[in-house]
Amino acid sequence: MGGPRAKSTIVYVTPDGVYPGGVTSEDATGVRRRDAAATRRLLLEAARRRFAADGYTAATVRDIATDAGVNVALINRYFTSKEGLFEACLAGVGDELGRTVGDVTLDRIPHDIAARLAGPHAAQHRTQLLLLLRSSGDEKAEAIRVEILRRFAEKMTAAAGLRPDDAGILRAQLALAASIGIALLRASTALEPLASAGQDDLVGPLTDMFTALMAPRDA
Amino acid sequence: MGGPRAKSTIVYVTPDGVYPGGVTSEDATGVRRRDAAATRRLLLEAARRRFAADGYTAATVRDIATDAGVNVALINRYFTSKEGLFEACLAGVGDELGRTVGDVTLDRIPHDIAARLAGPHAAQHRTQLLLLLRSSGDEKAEAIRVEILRRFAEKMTAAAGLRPDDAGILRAQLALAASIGIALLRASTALEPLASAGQDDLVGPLTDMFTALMAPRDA
DNA sequence: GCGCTATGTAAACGATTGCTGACTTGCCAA
DNA sequence: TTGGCAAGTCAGCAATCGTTTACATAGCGC
Repeated sequence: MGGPRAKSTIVYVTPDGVYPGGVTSEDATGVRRRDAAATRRLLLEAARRRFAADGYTAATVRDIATDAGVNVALINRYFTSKEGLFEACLAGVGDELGRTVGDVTLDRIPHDIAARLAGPHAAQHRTQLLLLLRSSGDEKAEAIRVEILRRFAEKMTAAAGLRPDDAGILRAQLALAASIGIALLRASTALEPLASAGQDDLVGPLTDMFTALMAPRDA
Repeated sequence: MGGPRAKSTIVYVTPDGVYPGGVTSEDATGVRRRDAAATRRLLLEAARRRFAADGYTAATVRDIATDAGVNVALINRYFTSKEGLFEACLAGVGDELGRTVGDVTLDRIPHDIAARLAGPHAAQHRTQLLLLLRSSGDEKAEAIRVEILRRFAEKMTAAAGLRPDDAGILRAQLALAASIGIALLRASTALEPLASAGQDDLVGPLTDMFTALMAPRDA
């Protein structure tokens, strides 16, 4: 009690009927109905899912807006265009990846990737990975994506103790490409046993694969 | 002379002007102008390229028809719909893959894949691989694709001498997914050095990767 | 309380999409 | 030579796309 604002059930009454508040941009906590930051967030979340799942072209702004529970026109208001929204999604993923992918060591990479592919938060991580290969044809978006991938591979190169020359970076990029390919095939087809393999099933093969690919070698 | 038909320059004269014949479905040899089989072939080739490069949704029937030098309406005549054309492309790739991917052995797989990714006919092979993960949302197309992938992985399992149980097949499918991922990232981004790595650069890492992933193991 | 501005809504715009029907026209058989 | 039919052309359909515009309204400063 004592809050400055009574948080009783909010209800909108319109000529078309009565429906509960929060359909548009309400936080789960019930605070604030007209909040630009919150709507932006909702749009970004919905867009990320749609772009990752359907691809840039197949994902329509109307679908995204509906998923977010937001009016379509707000996409253009907050992100200028569909491409702007896509770029914002990519930038967001870049930030998260930069923060969450801390300093890893080679022996933890397979387990880490297996967790990203089939772990408890696989859905989010898979969305992140898939976004990285969804192309919009837009130059700016393309540049952002390449930069994210480049940095990601760079980190893996360092983590694996590979020499930071072309050969070493190539190996890290191959590992990254392989991971994304696995994520994509798991997500987009019903290919068994790959599609429903659990984390435990993946760790073994992935360990073999990544250690062979990225274990530092001399000469 | 004495040919049954004078093959002089063919010219169409229409109310809109005069333009040379063969714009539509003429073979390079100059034979036959109105040939349903040839037009089908041209459409399939163009569609395969477009679908692989741009994805199902982004590839428009008008683009495909223009690439093929053929009237748009013929797509619907010969393939019923855009989805029908896509299914026909997938089926074609399935046939080719079934024929060209003969009996391989484990030690030749890395070199073989490296050749497909960066060899002399990389463009065709890459188109084949990319088509396998382009989704149309159509159920029938989805079924065709999964079947192709399933068979492909099955062949790799046998070639590698892996046990045909879930664990073995999973490893083959992982190798397949990794290959496709590499192909996709090479094709869709300017990520260096991966994007322009040659066949020689790829054989080494791929060999490490695939032997570790697919070398038969006991216990 | 009042008015201004940020936020959200509704409706429509032109462009583009896949597709169709009515039509020409080349080509082979009789 | 000439019908008949397959092959190809053309114009336009309805639907959907991304986007814009004009309008309502909530919420905060005064």
